[in-house]
Amino acid sequence: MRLGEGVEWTLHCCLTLGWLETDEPVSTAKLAATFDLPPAYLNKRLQTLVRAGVLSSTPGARGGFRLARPPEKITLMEIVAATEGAEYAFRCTEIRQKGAGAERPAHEFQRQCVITTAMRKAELAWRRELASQTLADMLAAAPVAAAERTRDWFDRVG
Amino acid sequence: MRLGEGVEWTLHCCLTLGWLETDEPVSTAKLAATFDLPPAYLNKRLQTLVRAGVLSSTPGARGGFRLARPPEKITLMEIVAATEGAEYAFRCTEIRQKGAGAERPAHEFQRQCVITTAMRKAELAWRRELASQTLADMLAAAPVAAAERTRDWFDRVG
DNA sequence: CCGAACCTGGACATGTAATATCCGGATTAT
DNA sequence: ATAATCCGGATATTACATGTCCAGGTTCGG
Ligand code: SF4
Ligand code: SF4
Repeated sequence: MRLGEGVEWTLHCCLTLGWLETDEPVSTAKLAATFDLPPAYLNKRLQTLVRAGVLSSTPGARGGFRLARPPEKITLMEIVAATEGAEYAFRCTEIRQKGAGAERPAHEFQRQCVITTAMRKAELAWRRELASQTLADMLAAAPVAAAERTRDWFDRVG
Repeated sequence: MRLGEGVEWTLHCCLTLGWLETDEPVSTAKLAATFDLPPAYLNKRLQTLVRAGVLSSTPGARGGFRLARPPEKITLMEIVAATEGAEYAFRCTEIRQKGAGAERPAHEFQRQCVITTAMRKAELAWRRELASQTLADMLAAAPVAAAERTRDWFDRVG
């Protein structure tokens, strides 16, 4: 099991947007330069965050992205779900109904089996943990120097 | 993020081996037939469980697989980690050290950043949940009819 | 002792999803 | 008007999971 790199990218971008206390939107190009990422593809991931309501975008010259809400109202779960999809990591393909189970009537399989129950329980614990942490929490936990350096860098590259 | 189908396969196989209270090893061919899975590939996944110490195998005619330990001593975490790998789902590629961070000395990045900390915390909750559930728990939670049907089927196919 | 039924592991083929690039269209500041 | 920027479809590339095949070893039963 592996989370896509996009998650790392979008989390970093949200953190960066939180550190820059400006109201100005930040363009894909600048964010991509900040982390040395492919601009076109990063833009796609940012778009998904816009659709998910985490970011808001302004088109046109001097346009870009900004947080759609204050950081206290953005959970890590939202960011992760937006970039990685909201589906469960464990997806049952009902193999119990194949082979030995194929001879039995379908109504026997209505109830969710113990495997799905167990896996889902674990996944809910994961989600609960991510939902309990907000972007504001991360901003507060990070060393202040990191925020300052980010602001400095964005000042310099204009 | 998505768990491979192998997890579903191996969990089902372990459950099946737990239901058959026999001491006889069960061959890959029988397990594959039970769930209509590709035998050669299923065998590979079972081999990884053997290496992980979850199953034990006996070669030769009338050989096959059996649980290496009583079900009370086998956690879901072991089975999942064995088939899916023990690495973390979120893997940091240190993009903070690229772009804006490239100009700064490496020693500034020794400490784990807030993103990794947060993601790891969630993942540990997931693992803890999986580690807290044993194969015996699942065997007990499943309806007795399921166990009986499994035994019946294995009796019939010999 | 022989052959059939098994596991083991390497090499290879296939399929699918994530990553990455490209482009034409729409919107906005200067 | 021009340049900067977001939007999203089409397409290419890459990585990885899935799947097949085969050439070894074991063990059982005759
Ligand atoms: S029995 Fe459970 S794990 Fe297996 S296929 Fe059905 S729902 Fe999925
Ligand atoms: S800053 Fe954190 S999330 Fe980003 S690359 Fe480094 S460890 Fe990973």
